[in-house]
Amino acid sequence: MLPDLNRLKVFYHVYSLQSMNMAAKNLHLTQPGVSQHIKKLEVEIKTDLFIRRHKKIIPTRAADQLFDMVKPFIETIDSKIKNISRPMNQPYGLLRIGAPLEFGKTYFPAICHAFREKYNQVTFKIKLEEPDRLLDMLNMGLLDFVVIDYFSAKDQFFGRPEHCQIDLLTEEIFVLASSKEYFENKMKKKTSFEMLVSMDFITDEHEPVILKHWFWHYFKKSIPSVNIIMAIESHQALLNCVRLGMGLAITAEHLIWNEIETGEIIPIFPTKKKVINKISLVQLRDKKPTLTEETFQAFLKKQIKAKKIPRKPA
Amino acid sequence: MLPDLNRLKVFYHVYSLQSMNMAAKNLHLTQPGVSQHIKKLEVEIKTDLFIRRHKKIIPTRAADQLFDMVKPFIETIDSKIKNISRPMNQPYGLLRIGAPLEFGKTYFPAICHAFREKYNQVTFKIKLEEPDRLLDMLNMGLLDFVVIDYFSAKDQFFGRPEHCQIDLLTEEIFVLASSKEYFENKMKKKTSFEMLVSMDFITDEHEPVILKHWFWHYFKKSIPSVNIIMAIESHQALLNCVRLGMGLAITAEHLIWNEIETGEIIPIFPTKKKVINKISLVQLRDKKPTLTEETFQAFLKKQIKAKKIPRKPA
DNA sequence: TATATTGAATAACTATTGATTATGCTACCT
DNA sequence: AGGTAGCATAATCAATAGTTATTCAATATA
Repeated sequence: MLPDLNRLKVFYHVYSLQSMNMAAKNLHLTQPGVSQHIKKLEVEIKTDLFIRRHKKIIPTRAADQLFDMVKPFIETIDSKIKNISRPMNQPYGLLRIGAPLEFGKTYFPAICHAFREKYNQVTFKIKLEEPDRLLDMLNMGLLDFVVIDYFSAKDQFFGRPEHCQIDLLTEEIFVLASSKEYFENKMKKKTSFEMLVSMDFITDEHEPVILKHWFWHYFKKSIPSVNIIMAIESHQALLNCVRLGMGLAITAEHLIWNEIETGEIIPIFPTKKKVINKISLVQLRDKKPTLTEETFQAFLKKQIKAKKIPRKPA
Repeated sequence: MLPDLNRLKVFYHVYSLQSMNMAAKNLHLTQPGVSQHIKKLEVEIKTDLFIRRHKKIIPTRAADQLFDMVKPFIETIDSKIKNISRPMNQPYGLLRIGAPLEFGKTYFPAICHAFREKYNQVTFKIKLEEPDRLLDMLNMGLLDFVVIDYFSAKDQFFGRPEHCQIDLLTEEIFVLASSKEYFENKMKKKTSFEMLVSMDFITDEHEPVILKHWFWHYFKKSIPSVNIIMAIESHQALLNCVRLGMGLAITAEHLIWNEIETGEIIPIFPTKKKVINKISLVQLRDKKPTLTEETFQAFLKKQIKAKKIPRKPA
């Protein structure tokens, strides 16, 4: 049975100083207190630790052994704990961050690289997943914080919002994109509900929900099913499909700014009120962020603001 | 400041089980008890260790770190302490033994070697010194037990006999040895006090005291000074000096049995009552010997008895 | 929608333990 | 002898650890 660990601390001092009196002073207690501690420890481990002699104590072999095993622990633990409770004033260590697939792929490499040029003690573990998976992992304590995107409608937020602190990082506009040819030939430039639901659609797999949301947003009607002719994991591929005129797909406006300018791709906005996708930083409300987390988050926000992500057209 | 170490034990269980309830059962306490321990630990190290959620607790990064540092200690200490308090049923480890120069040199190599053939986990550190130095080291806890020789007169025992447990191992007879030539030519075969004090003496350095004792034993007279013509550290050398007829020296009778038989060396006994040198095993009275010590001591006694050390002539 | 259940937090109480003072012991030193 | 230093012991008091009872919040279940 494990002895009272606090007595081991007392023992450590008594042994190192070879004196109960000294140990008492060191530990800010009185000599009888120390004496009793040692005695009880001896009873607990059923072994004598010191032979008591006039004005001195002689450690036994058992004491030698006990000291050898206790010493490294006692001597390191306080400094180590100081590092936990009062982390160094430099960010360091592993940051476990979750991010949406597109956003993470596009922006995190550059941002993390820039951050590490300033704080080279920080390492990253970036998890690219869907928002609800990320929120789950956040709730399990597997991630320090996550970046998620969710539509402006509040009910789309799957997590347990009451536990989460959400900071808006930036917004992007979701558009239904069509190639110029497709828009002119297949749709005859019409954007009515009836026309739209009969078209061909391309999604990047995981979220046909975004399509439904788009329709609901503009027409306040549920669509039971749409004609998804292709679901492909890569958003790059999805855009290529649109360019080829395979059909319609929802994407972020800023990803196709140039092609909208040149008129190669047509963004379809049935009404003025656009679908906004909010990209936000989410962390557990009742966990106070570490210095490293705070620093990175501030850096992230600054970068996004400075670089105007998503970029406005010139 | 070092936290209450016992709380670390509680923390260890809570973290490993990811549950306060389970930890409570494991530690034989109730759930609120564990809950309070963790809370106090968090205050002590000024860091949250768990985020409390419904029916589960989520360890923070700080908890991860704390666990990593506490785990090896907690997991090893109890097994290690078991080895201290209830040593294995096999003798093992280092035996630190003190022995008189002659006795140690002559008998310990063979005895230790034989012992190690049976118990190969035992190692030795043999200190060959004068009795009072050995007893000092015993009292300082630097030796586990010592073998010393002391004359039959009790007042020769220098140590603090009240602290020591003394077991007689064997006895040897001290003789004043002379070569046949020296005895016949220089001493004219006389062994009177007057004749003896005027002779040349050889000692093995450290103990002219033995000479004084010898005179006191046989003549009840103090000798202020004797003519020590040679003091040499090696007892072998001392005997050679005697053989060469340089003078008289005190030695153990059994070392010169053969030469006494052949008449080459004359043992001088002024009276019948011989000077007995007791070879004893001494250990601290209030230290209970370990299994290893006990085993070796028993072995030592058996060897000395079996081999009849010192050997009687055939 | 109510109800039960589970795991943790909190409060209040009690039993244990820890720390203190006072005292005694013993070897050692003048 | 008398004084002293270091530890042990006893008695007391304070602190704290552990208990029961209760509350709370999020699930699961009817």
